[in-house]
Amino acid sequence: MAYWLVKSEPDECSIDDFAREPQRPIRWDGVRNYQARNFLRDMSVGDQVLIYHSSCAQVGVAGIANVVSAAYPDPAQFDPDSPYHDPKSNPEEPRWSAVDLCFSRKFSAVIPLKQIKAEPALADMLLVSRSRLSVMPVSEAQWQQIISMSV
DNA sequence: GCCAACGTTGGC
DNA sequence: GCCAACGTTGGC
Repeated sequence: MAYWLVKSEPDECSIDDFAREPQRPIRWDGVRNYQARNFLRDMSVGDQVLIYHSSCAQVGVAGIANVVSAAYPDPAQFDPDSPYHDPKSNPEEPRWSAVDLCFSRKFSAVIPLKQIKAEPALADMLLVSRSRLSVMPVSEAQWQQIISMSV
């Protein structure tokens, strides 16, 4: 079992969207960065995923989801009406992947990015050290640290 | 809205 | 293959 973090603008998809229908899988699609895509492809059913809210009033980690479907071709890349349409992607060899996530837990307060940055044990977390990466692995030690900061 | 970081594109 | 131009992400 592995640990991950994914970023989302809560206007697009927030922890509340997961919590509203906890049994319903949500497709994590629209990832259009190769490094992030490769991490998506490394996800396995049962892996745990921190849901991070970006570009909003309360930037930080909002809760946990788990992987219920491993990577499969992201349908949006072939949909001309989708903002994620990629005319250069070939159905024989799809360029982009998606996974399905289900709700696990909502923290009663978002763990602020500021607090994460202030924690020395998290200094080498990719969230802090690598900007603009929207899907990333989290080490077990980092995971435990984050969980210990949640309420 | 500003701007730093940084991935992608395309000319050469 | 290099690199400048450009576009996007995302914190503030």
